[in-house]
Amino acid sequence: MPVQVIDGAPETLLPSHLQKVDLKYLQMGCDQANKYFQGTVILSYPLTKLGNGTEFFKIVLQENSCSKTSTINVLFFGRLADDCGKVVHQGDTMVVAGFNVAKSPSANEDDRHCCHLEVAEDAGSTPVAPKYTYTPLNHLQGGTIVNLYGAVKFFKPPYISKGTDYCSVVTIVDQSNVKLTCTLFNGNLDALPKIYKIGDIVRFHRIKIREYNEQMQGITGIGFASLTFDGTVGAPIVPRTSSKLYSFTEEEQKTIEELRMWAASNLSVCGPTAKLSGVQPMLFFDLTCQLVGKAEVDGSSFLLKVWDGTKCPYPSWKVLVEESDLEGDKVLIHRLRNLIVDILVYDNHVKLAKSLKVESFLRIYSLHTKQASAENQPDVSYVEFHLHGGTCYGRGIRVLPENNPDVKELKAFMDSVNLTESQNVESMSSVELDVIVSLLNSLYFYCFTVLTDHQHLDDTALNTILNSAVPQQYRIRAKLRTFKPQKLYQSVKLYCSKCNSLQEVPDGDDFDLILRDCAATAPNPEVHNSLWYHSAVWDTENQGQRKIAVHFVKHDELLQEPEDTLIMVQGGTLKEIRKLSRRFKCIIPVRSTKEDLELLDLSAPFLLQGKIWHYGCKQCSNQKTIQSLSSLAEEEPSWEPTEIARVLGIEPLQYVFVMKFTLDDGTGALDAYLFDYEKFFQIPASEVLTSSLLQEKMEMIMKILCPPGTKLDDLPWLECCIRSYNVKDGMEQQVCYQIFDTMVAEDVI
DNA sequence: TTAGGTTTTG
Repeated sequence: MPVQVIDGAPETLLPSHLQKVDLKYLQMGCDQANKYFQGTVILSYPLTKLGNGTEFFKIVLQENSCSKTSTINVLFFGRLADDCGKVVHQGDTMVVAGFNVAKSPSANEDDRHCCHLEVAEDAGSTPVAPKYTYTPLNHLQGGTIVNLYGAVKFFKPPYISKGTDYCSVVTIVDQSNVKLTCTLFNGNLDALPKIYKIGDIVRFHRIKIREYNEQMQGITGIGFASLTFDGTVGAPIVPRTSSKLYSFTEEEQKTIEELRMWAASNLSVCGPTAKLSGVQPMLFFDLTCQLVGKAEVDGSSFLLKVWDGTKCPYPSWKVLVEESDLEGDKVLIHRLRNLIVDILVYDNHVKLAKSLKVESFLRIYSLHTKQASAENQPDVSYVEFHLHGGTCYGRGIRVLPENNPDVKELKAFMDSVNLTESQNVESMSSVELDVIVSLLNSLYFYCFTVLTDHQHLDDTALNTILNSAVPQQYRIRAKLRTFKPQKLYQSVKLYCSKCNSLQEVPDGDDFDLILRDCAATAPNPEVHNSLWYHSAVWDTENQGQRKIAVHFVKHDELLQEPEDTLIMVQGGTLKEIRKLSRRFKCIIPVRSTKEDLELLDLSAPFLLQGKIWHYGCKQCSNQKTIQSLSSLAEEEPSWEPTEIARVLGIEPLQYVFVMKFTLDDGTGALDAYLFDYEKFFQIPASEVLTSSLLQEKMEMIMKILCPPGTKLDDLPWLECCIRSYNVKDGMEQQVCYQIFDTMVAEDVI
């Protein structure tokens, strides 16, 4: 006869001739045919096979008395072992009859009864275990041990308690609309319910009910076991459990379906989940993500680098750590740098965070996004991600298994992410940048800029400079608290050294308009071909009457190779001129009058050399005829822009960086202007607007000199030469400062 | 034993 699982007290099913035996009277040699033993399963071992292939199952039963030898080993053999192994659980009450009593070989070691019970089916044994009945939550009574079903209304993912165990707090509710908060402890994380979401359905076996603060409370006791199910209506009913052996009936499937339906309309399941792309500052939300890097920051905080395939719409902070402290695939971290966010976890979460495996999928509950801006750059704000200490509101971290539906969806999405789309702007990863800054910063005497002259000067404190007579030159050591403009391309201006005027760099659209205007007038054939240039005219297809004339400047009456040739172009579009500038050394856009070719208005560049457009000062230029160029053509022409400008009577404008640096050395702070053609950044101002590579390089340098989100104390030191000078502003005299003879240190570049 | 739901202030 197989194991019987019955409702209510198992002994009521027993034949009346059977007598209960006490462990203290149990001994070998006595007839056990009319005896039965009843106890609670306090331990069950995994089902195994003996050497001869017989199934074997061992449990420990505890008698409900307090004598010293109140526990006994019970061994099951054959099919009975198999049956018992499937239904018997720790904490169950069990009745065994038809057993043999034999000497326990392990009595000396396990301190249990000196005999053990052997039960095999052929001996007519009929062990019985109680069938599970489930108590509705409105029928709970203190001091009982019950089995429950419920939908999860609230939960704290397992966290390391202050004692020896993991703890998880779970509030469940059922159709009676009564809720029960359960405090579950276990030294084994896997033994706690695997709840991932509000709305999951749980089944608890053998949970203790007691009263606390005038409310019922559930708490783990001996033999507690749980199953967790996805709460989605219609989802497959697959229990999440660490136990390989558990009972599960069709009737229970029905219970789950009913609870799912009930919860769907009675429980607000829509938790605050969000993708990184939907992050809002000042928000608590649950993030499902993959861990790509982790690092210890200090004793009370730990860094997790995660991504979810989407891009956070705000700049997010980067937490500074030593490269050697960062665990994770550096290449991957670099590749994902624009999608990764840094999360700092604090206090009680640190220990769990440390144990997380890189590459694992996580759900981080009640993650806090906080908007902040740096002390030194108040106009630049960024988002910080914090998992604060404590477990309020279910704050915590849970590892999701690979087969979790949300993880599957996340993986599929991550696989489809096109990384090139998100890798704009920065050419260097923030990790690399952070490493450079932290390494160099750790050297107290390291300066991120160096002097190109005046090394003999001693450092002067900024407060001394502020109180000194003007003009003077100084050597200083200070930190770059902030700078303007923050958009670096805005720092490039055009400067006339003759009238000292500064102007914005015209953009391509202005030039395009001028070119279109010129193209409206057809080239005059009378001015084509001369002693010093050869002309060619092309018709444009499908563009009405537009003609393009190109005048190739000759040397010694001969044409030169295109890469050495200056051409004058009339009627071309911006696109065509750009194309020609890739092939020919120099281009001068022209138009034709009745008598001659002439330069365009000085709002347009007078000369294009590769990607560099040269402009002239409208105020200081005194334009000469285009014929003046012939004098240059006679010589061996090198087509230097300054020479071309000179013969054409143009005062050339120079590209410069103009920036305002707020410097602070602790004694005082002052604004100093940086006025630089190329020397300071080692980047020509004339090329930066047309080179994304140079823009990225400049951006990186500024990030190193003035890392966003860094406190003044942690900013790197700069060494500079500055000069003070007076500026007249109407009647007022103003003192200004300018950086000179200084450049960014080579290590930084 | 631990925690016993109800957001840190980094």
